[in-house]
Amino acid sequence: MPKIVDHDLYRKELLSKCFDLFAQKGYSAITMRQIAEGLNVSTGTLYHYFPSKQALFEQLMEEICEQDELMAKAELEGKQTLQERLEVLGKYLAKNEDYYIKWIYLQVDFCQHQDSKDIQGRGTFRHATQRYQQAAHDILGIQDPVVAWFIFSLIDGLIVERLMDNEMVSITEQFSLLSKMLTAYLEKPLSNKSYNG
Amino acid sequence: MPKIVDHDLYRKELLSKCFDLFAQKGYSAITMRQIAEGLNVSTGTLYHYFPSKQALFEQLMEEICEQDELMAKAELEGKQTLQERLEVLGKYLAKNEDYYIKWIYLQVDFCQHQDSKDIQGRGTFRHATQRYQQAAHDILGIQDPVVAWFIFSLIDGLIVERLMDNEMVSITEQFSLLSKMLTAYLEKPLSNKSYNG
Amino acid sequence: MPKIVDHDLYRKELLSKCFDLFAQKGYSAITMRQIAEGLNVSTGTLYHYFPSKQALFEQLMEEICEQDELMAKAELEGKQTLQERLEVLGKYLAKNEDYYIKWIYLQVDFCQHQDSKDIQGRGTFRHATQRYQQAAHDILGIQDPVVAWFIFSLIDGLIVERLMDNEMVSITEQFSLLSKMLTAYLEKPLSNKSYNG
Amino acid sequence: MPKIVDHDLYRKELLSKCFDLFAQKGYSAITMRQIAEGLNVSTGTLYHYFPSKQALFEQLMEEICEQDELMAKAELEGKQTLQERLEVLGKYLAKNEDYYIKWIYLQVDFCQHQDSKDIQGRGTFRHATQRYQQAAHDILGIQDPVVAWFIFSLIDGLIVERLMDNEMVSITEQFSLLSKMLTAYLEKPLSNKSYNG
DNA sequence: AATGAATGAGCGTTCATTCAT
DNA sequence: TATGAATGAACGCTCATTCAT
Repeated sequence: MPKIVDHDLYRKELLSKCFDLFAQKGYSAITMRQIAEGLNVSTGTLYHYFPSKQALFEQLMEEICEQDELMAKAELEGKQTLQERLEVLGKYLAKNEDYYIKWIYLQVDFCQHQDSKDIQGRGTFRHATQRYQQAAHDILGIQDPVVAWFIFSLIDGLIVERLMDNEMVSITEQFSLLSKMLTAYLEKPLSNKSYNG
Repeated sequence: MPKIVDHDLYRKELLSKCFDLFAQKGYSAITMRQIAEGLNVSTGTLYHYFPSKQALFEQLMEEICEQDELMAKAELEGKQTLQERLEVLGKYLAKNEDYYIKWIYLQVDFCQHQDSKDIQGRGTFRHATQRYQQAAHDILGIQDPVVAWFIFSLIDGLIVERLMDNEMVSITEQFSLLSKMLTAYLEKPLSNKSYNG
Repeated sequence: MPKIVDHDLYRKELLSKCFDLFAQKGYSAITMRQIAEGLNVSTGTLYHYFPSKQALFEQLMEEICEQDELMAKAELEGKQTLQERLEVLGKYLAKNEDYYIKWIYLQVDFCQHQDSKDIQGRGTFRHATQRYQQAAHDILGIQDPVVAWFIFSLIDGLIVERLMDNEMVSITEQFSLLSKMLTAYLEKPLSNKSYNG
Repeated sequence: MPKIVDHDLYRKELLSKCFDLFAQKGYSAITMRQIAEGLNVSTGTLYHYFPSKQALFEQLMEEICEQDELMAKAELEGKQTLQERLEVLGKYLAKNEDYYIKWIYLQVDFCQHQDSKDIQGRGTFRHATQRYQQAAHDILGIQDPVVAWFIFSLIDGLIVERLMDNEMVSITEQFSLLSKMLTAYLEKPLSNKSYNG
C-alpha cells in the first residue's frame, strides 16, 4: 500500500498556492526552487506533481480562470438593475484589487510567454475570452457586445493603473462615473447606440 | 571632449533599438547576449554603455516615456473638439496598436520587477504618471481628473485586451462608443458630473 | 519459511529481465525508475529485492556469466572434431549475435564501472575468466592456452566489430577462415606450435 | 581587440585532454563539471568551446579517429614482410595497450550512446570503418578483406580481453601466434584461401 | 510484500558580468 | 572604444534512495 495521498487533490492545493508566487516575480523570474520553497516542498516533489515549469504555469492559469469566473458570478447573483450591479462589481474589484493586480500580472506573463514559445494552451485563453463575454451577459445583463467589452476593457485598465501604483485612480470612483455615463448614454433616445448597432 | 557627445548619442541609439527586444521576451527572459546580438554589438560593448541589465531597462523606460508623450502630443495638435480629438486618438492607437502592446508589456514588466527588487527608479514612474495627467489636460482638454483617468484607464484596458489577442475588441469601435458616452454624459444638464466634481 | 524461496526465485526472475535494459542504455544512463518500469514493478519493490543499483548490476553480471557458460556448453555437446565444433560455435554466435553484443556492452560497462568505483565484485570477473579458460578445454578440446585465448579473443573482437555496426564482418565467414587457419597451423609438422611452447 | 586566443586551436587542445576523462568513467558517468576540472577550466569556458556534452564527445571521436589512423600508419611505414609488419604492429599495440583500452571504451560508449539517441555522427563511424579497411591494405599489405577483418577483429578482441584485466592474454604472444597461423595458412598451396577468395 | 510520495544532491546548461587585450 | 573569452552561481530538471502506509 502506498502512502495515502490524493494526488490530484494535493496537486490542486499546490496549484492554488502558486498564484502569488508567479504573480509577484513573473514567470521567467521566479525559479522552481523558489516555488518549491514557497510551497514548503522539495523540488523533487514539485516535479512529482508537475512535469515542468511551463506545465505548472499553464495548469495554474486554467485553474484561476475557472475560479475567477465562479467568484464573479457568485458576487453578482441576485442584483437587478445595471446600476446596482455595477456598484457591486466596482466594490468587489476594489476590495479584491490586490488579487486582480496579480491576476493581470499572470495574464500578461502568460501572453508574453505564449508569443515566444510553442503555442500551447492557446485554447485555454480563447476559451476564457469567450467565457468572459458570456459572463458579461449573465453578470451584467448587457446585450450589446461592444458595451460589454467596453466595461471589461475599463476594468482591465483600472487594474493596470492600480498595478502601476497610480494613486490618482480609484476603482469605486471610476465605477461610479461609468455607471453615470452608461446611464446617460443608454437613456439618450436618439441615434444608434453603438458603432455597428 | 567631442567623444562624450558621440557616446551619449550612441547610447540613445542603442536604447531605442532595445524596445522590441525587451517587449517581446520580457525583462527576465531576454538575455544580455540576445540584446547585444539584436543590437549588433558585443556584450562587452553593451556593458560599455550600460552598467547592468537593470540599468539598461530603466534607461529604456525613461526614454520611452519621453518619446511616448511627445508622439501623443504631436498627434493631437490642432484638434479642437473633444469628439475630434478622441477620434484622432483612437485611430492613432489602432494604427500603433502593436507598439502600445509592447509598451504595456514593458510597463508591466517594470512594475513586477520593481515590486520585488530594490526600489530603484520608482521616481521614473511617478514622474510619468504625473506627466500623463498633465497630458490629459493638454491633449484632451479635460479638466476633471476622474474623467481623464477614466479615458486613460480605458486605453490601457483596450491595449490589454488586444494584447490578449481578443479579437472581439476593436479600438476604433470602442473609441467611438467612448465618444458617444462622453458626449451624452457631459451634455446631461442635471446632477454633479463626477463623484468629487 | 517458504517465503524465502519465493523471494529468491522472484529475484532471479527480475534479474534476467534486466539484461536488455542495462545493455541497451548502459549502466550509468539507465535509471532505476526505467528498470522498475521495464520489470513492471515499483521502485520500492525493486529496492526490496536489490539493495542498490550497483548491487543489482553485479548480481546481473554474475547471473549472466553462469547462464552464458551453460548455454555455450549445451550448444557444443557431442561435437567431435575441432572443425565441427568451430562451425557449430560460429553458427551459434552468428545466430545469437544480438545477445552477445549486449553481453559485450554489459561487460565493458562493468569494467569501466569497476575501474572507477570501489573494487567490489572483482572476484566475479576473475572467476569468470578462469571459467572461460576451463571452457576452452571442455568446449573446444584445445590444450594450448594461447590458442584457446586466441579463439576467445577473436570471438570478442568479432562481436565488437558487429556492435560497431561493421557490415563488412560476417561471423560465420570469419569462423570458416579461423577453422582453415587453425587446421593449417596445427597440421604444420615443424617448429613449436606456440610462442612459449 | 579581443583577448588573443586561437579559438580552434584551443578547442583541439581541450579535446585531446578529454580522451582519458571520457575513457575512464564512460560517457554517461562523467560530468561536464568533472571534465571542466580535468581541463582546468570553468564549465562556462567548456561550453564556450563545445555546445554540449554530446557535441564534445562526437568531436572527440572524430579527432581520435584521425590521430589513430596517422599513428598506425607512421608506425608501420617501411616494413616489408607481413611477418615483420605483424611483429611491429603487435609490439606497438602491446606498448600502447592502455591507450587502446581507452579507445575501445570510447568506441563502445559511442555506439551504445548512438543506439539510444539521435543518430547524429553515424557518418563519422562509417567513415572510420572504411578507413580501417583501407588501412589494412596500406598497412599490412593484405588484399583479402576477410583476412584483413580477421586481423582487425583479433586486435579488438585482444584489447577487450586486456580491458577485462585478463592476465592470461599477452598481445605479443598472440601476435606471434597470429603470424605463424597466417604464414601456415597462406603458404598452404591447395584449396581456396578464403570464403570468397 | 509492495507502493509511490518525498527528498536533495547533482546533472547539463545558461547567464550577467568581468577583464585582458 | 570594442571585443569575446572567462567565470561560477544558479537555472530547470533528474536521480538513487528512503519511508510511511
